[in-house]
Amino acid sequence: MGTMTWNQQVVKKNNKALVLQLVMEKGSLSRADIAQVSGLNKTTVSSLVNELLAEELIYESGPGESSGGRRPVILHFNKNAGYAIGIDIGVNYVLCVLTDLKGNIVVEKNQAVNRTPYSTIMSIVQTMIQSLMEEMPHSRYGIIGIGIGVPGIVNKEGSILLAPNLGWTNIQLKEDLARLFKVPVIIENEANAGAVGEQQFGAGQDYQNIIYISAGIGIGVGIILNQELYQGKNGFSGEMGHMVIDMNGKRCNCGSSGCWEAYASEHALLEMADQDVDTLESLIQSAESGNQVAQSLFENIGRYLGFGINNIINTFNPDQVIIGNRLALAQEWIEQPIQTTIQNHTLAYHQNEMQLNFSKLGKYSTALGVTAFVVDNFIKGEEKIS
Amino acid sequence: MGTMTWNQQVVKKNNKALVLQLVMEKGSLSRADIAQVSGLNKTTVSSLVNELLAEELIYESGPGESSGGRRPVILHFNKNAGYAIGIDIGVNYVLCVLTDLKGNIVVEKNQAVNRTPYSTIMSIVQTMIQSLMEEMPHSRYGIIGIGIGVPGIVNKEGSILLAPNLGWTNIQLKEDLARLFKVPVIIENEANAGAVGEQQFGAGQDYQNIIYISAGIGIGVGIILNQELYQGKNGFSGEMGHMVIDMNGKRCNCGSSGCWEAYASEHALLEMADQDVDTLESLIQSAESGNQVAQSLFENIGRYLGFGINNIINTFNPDQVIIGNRLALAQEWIEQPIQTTIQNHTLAYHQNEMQLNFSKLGKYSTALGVTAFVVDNFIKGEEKIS
DNA sequence: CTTTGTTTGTCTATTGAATAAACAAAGATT
DNA sequence: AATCTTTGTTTATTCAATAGACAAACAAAG
Repeated sequence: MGTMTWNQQVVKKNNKALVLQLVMEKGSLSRADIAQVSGLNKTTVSSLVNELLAEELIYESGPGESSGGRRPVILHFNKNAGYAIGIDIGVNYVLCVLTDLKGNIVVEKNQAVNRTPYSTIMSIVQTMIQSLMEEMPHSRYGIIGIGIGVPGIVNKEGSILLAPNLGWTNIQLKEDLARLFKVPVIIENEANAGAVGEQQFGAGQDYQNIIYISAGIGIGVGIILNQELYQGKNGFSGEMGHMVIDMNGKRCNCGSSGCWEAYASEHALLEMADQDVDTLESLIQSAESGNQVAQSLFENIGRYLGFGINNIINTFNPDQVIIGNRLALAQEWIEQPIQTTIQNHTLAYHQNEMQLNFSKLGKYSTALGVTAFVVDNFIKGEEKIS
Repeated sequence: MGTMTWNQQVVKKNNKALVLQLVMEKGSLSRADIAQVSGLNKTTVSSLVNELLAEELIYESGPGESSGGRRPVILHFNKNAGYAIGIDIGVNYVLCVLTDLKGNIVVEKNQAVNRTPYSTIMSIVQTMIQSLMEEMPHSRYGIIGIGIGVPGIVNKEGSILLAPNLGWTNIQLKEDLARLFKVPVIIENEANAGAVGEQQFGAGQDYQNIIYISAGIGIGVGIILNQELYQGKNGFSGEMGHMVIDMNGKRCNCGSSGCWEAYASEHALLEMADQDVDTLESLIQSAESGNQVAQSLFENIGRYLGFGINNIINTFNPDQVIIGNRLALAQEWIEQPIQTTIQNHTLAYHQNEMQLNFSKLGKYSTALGVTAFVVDNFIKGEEKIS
């Protein structure tokens, strides 16, 4: 079980995946280039490339520039070999995207919702998927899978154990959708998905160890270590919103007290604000129009975020911390206080070269993250077909 | 570089390592057993076993029990094929062990020290190594390497950047020793080493994701995820002693304030105690003889430890948390308050099946941890020789 | 325009690993 | 004594990577 055995098929599969990955990343290169950067023999590369051509995962274009000899045949990744569906289920919206294999959004649907019983959301999701499938261009592999991000605790088997803000417990969304659409379905926690999204398509593309902070109503964290999502024993990692940053602090609705998200979330922000301000957007507008109260509110939130990030840096020594979800909208107002807090509290060695960035994908982090899962699965599982 | 290519040699190396690992773990089994549990072909196993026999890493003993057919030849791991040296450099001691390849201590030396300039420690270490080598039994491979655990920040290249309690900065201990003894040398942070020690030989043998808390003068944390030590970008991970658990808390000598180790370390304990009590041991004795003040001191320390552990659980969703180093001596007095704090603060889902244990190796965690590194390196690098 | 050298990609033969099948050895069961 | 089981080896086969030869396509120098 735990013991993995190795054989030639594994070697081939991995080398093929390596070749494909190189074509995906570099965009366009020749067989000779692949042989050089991968260290594989020219013959091996040629053979693997030919298989990938037959599977239509890559294609050849006209000859490229000669560098003093025969002109190379340029290879490209066929990003339209299939399409992935990514769905972000939020507290008051469902966002649905159809992407090609490089994560480009082809079709997009966004629907506001006000109540979130499972049956309601399920039928919305179902309709959206069907309509996306109708608009999908023709392709060799069609829909390669559906990925879903939810604000809640998801175990490794894909069951949604608890999504407090949706009022869900023990939901088998994965099985329900797989039965309906007969494609692979992946369910992930919204923060984990966001982390993968930023890693693959957003701000984190050049980093190995990334901590993605999803700062919304609550705070969740997606942890990418050595390029791979870390999920913990049961898949519950990253519930850092309930990390205690003030032992004697105020009560959190999780039952504990002094939790990070009781201070540094959108919920906390609105709680601190005047009664009449009821959205993050309006507070940002206030700050932009010079309202000092709003500005200092953001400064506080930034400071609070900074404390948690200090803990993250001391714990993980990451390459990069990315701040995403709703509060990233307030980047202009919170970035400086966060940086200041880190400088005042974090060990100098740890600050070294650590990047603090904000989400590049904005509201798409989660949806694109789950499509990344789907694409990854497809690429890695593909070889079974040939 | 980042791109790893695969070939038959890699396959063989991994399968051979797998076979060896099975023999190491199960203690004694036949070729047929290996074939069955590994899924490898009988022929493949036979061939790999024969190579391992030639390398004297395993040996055959007389035939075992028949289960209705020919009696199997039983294989054993040759734990005496070589020996590893593990050294734990503390603030007031140097502990040195010589172990066989299964981590059994063969010879042990412990020396108290009162001042810690590098030159002093270096000459002590050197003498101890030499004397260990003289007492070492004869073996095929002799000394396979030296591992050293230090209370400080070690980068991935093995340079000791900062060891505040020793007064060291930028020490090249690894190179100095490698030059002297011409064997592989590994330097690790004391908490990381302790984590690996407990994982391989101690309390953590059956767990995948282990967080080892080294609670001594300060607090350091060793992080093992998916069976592998996580070191972070530069090797600085696990400095959780400086995780903030009280934003408005007391000053820490790191420059920040509210750090976990300002509340939950041995240093913090002694600070809270009466002026005349100056060792952990005497405080434990007080508590055992019924002194209520001492008992409530430990209760507080336990509570404070619990807050940090709460953060750890919510962050990592680990299989197991191990408490080691000095404060583990007070297990009897701190275990219950820790458990209570966790129960009161940590999300129910995360507590699920999570194990809280205390160090099994006691003062040997770090020393055995670094020998585990050495042995691991030896086993995995061994195939080059054949 | 010819010659030379270079780069690209394929073809052919070889190597090295895992594997399947046959087989021999050793023992249990009837 | 005959038969079945289990263990481990021998033999032949398969499959992927590789080295080396080679052909095609091109640049640069004479």
